[in-house]
Amino acid sequence: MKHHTRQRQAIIHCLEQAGGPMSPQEILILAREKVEGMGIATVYRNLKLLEEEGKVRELVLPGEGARYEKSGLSHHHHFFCRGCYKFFCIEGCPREIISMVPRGFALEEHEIVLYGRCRECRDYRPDDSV
Amino acid sequence: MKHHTRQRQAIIHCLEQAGGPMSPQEILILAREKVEGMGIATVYRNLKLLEEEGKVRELVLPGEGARYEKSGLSHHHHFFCRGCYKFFCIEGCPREIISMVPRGFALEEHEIVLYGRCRECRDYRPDDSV
DNA sequence: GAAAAAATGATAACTTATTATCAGTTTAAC
DNA sequence: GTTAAACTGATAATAAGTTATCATTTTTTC
Repeated sequence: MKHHTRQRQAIIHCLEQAGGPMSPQEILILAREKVEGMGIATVYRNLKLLEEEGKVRELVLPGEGARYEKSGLSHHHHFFCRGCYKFFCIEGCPREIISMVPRGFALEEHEIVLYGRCRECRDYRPDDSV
Repeated sequence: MKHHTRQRQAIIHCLEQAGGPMSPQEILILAREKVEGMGIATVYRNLKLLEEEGKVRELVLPGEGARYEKSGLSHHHHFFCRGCYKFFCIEGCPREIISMVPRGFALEEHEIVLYGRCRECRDYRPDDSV
């Protein structure tokens, strides 16, 4: 990576504005507001480059494929909204997690994902939903 | 589902013996010890049938594709071993989770996954590992 | 502005997990 | 044992996400 491009800047901007980790598709849609006609391959290419540079972190969360967030954020977890299919970063981390580790097991990391509905989606449900 | 088959019994047996949710591949390998030559399609077919009957539950956990565990287990979480790539059920659940929900969000479910190394894999690392 | 390097968009190719197809086999009821 | 329905194994097909290819465009350096 040597050149600055409008596309790359738009992707970085998306991730900086984001309230949570984003999928490549989400990034594409948002970044297209700045760079009309941007292609999905460009998103993947740049996410990979940014990840190699340590500017972006790939998260593996349940279902929904990989998500990306800018690196350097303090320890946090995520809330997944089943209405809009977005992830939100949330604060806090229960200390009790340590006591859940089975005897003899070595804990390296942990992931907590809450599922439910965000503020906007809480009261709205489309007619065809169960 | 009307007939009892050796294949189906083997799959159920696997899930009952399991210490954690299993992938279709893991089930296949284990079930083949009882039914030589069993095919992967049979595993998928039966998991789906058992799920429809409510005997088995599909879990969506980070990475690694879907896992299955028998239903009716009490609330619990999982530990993923990076040595043997297996999931283990673990006890306990931090109450603090509720305090992590952003104001106005509705919590429906949650998932906690611990990552690290199980007792067997803790001290063993293959030469080629990082 | 010209030239070289880097990046892009479109799309084909690839991956991995899962599902469908189908001829042959097994099960359950008689 | 016969028969019909259910099931199986092998494998082709599918689906979704990601990566590779390549002609063209953009960026940087001079």
